[in-house]
Amino acid sequence: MLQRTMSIELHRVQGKYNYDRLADAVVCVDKKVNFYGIVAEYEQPKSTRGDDCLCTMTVVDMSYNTPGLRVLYFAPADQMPRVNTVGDIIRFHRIQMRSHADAPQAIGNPKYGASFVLLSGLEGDGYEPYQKSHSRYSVEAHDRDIVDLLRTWASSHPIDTFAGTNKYMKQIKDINVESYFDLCCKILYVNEQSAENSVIIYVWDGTDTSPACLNPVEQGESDDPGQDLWSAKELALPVDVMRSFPVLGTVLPLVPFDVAEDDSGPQIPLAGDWVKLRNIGCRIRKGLYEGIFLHKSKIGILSPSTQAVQNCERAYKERLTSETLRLPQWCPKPPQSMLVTGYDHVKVSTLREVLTHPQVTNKFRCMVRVMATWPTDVLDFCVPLPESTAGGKDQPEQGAFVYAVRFTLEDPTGRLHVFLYGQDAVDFFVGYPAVDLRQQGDTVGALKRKVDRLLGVSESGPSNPPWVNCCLMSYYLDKERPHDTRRFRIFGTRFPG
DNA sequence: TTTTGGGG
Repeated sequence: MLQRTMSIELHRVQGKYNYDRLADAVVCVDKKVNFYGIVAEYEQPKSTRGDDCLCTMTVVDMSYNTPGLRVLYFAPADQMPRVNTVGDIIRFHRIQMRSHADAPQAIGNPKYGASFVLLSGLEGDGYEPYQKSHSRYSVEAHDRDIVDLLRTWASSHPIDTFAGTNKYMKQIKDINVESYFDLCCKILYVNEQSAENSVIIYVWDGTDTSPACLNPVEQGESDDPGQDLWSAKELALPVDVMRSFPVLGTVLPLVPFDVAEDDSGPQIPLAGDWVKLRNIGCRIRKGLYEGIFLHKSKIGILSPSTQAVQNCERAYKERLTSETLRLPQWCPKPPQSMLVTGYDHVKVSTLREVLTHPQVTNKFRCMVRVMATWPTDVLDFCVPLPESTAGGKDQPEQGAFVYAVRFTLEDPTGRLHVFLYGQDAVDFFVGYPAVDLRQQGDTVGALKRKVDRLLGVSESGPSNPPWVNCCLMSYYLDKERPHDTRRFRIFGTRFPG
């Protein structure tokens, strides 16, 4: 009914311009046409190898709503259509119809006469464009009729029916370095402090990346694997920034995000926006996933009402409410741990919750993987007790040694250095008190077997640490500066066997 | 008038 009405309207043209329905436009290959469309997908402008920028979009109307018509618009950066929201209405004049890969497409270029106006797709929002490519434009009676028809139709056709998921779409939990993919995700943080003209954006969809291995090439490159490769700095965003993040789910950095500047400023997505990243890749650096924004990648806007966004938010809310779903998604269920704590009834916290806890001193239970130890050699796990506690210089106390070890812990939300020290370590290693390990070969062998199990060391292939639960306690070194001198240590955790 | 890029 509406289709017929629009058809009648379109052919009863009184104004200067004749507008085609999209179904009619797509058969006009190699001709220039005028049409109205609802923007179902829109990707931000990006630079090309040529002089112009390019932005792409998919437009639909009631005559042509699946899969819609792809539009490519070439123009200088300051003449790009800047679509506010999926669902807005765009009008093109003198846009060239073409065929590519057996599908119709429209190519617009103001150099060859193309123009556009953009206006809201909501009923009752008036007829004043919020952006126009030229200062002279007209909105006649029949333009208002077409806008009304499109708005009415769109109000009963949610945008999801236009821009659903596709075969390239992945969740963060399923990404791997072998393929390119699309991601529907929320921008949590935009770091503009990094290199000039480049920013790092941090994205999230509520799911957890799979455990990553260290790249053997990187291992070879590192001078000091224990200290450098497992640096906790890689994830060290300011605590107040991390505190604004959701407590579950991996936050994926996206690098490098090249910024196309123009007169209206750089086109950087804003924190809080949901976007569809198109055709991005990923890699593993220092054991952590990074998204890679390639020259073929694009960033598309998403309405928060989109089904894909709603699905992310619903799944995340469900994760929050369930003890089991809160656990890392790649951790076996029910969880098995070679470490035993005396606090298995205590709720499991993510490392992000640990890192952002408002109180400096607190206790937690975490489900983590032990990625590395420092020292790396078990032989160096015990050190002589400091003299002040070990007795006089002239009479060193027999066996006055103490464990002093640092573990690098990881879960999908973060990486954390924790200390295993003193009596907590004696309890942890069960049956192996601190000794001068250079004098105790049997103890060294037993400890090494335990540590290798903890690190998931295997004869063939890279280490794959198992998931373990452990108790952590935060404390400070300097009472005057508790936040700046906060440290973490393992307590109440045993490694029997 | 028709390069750029177009889900590589």
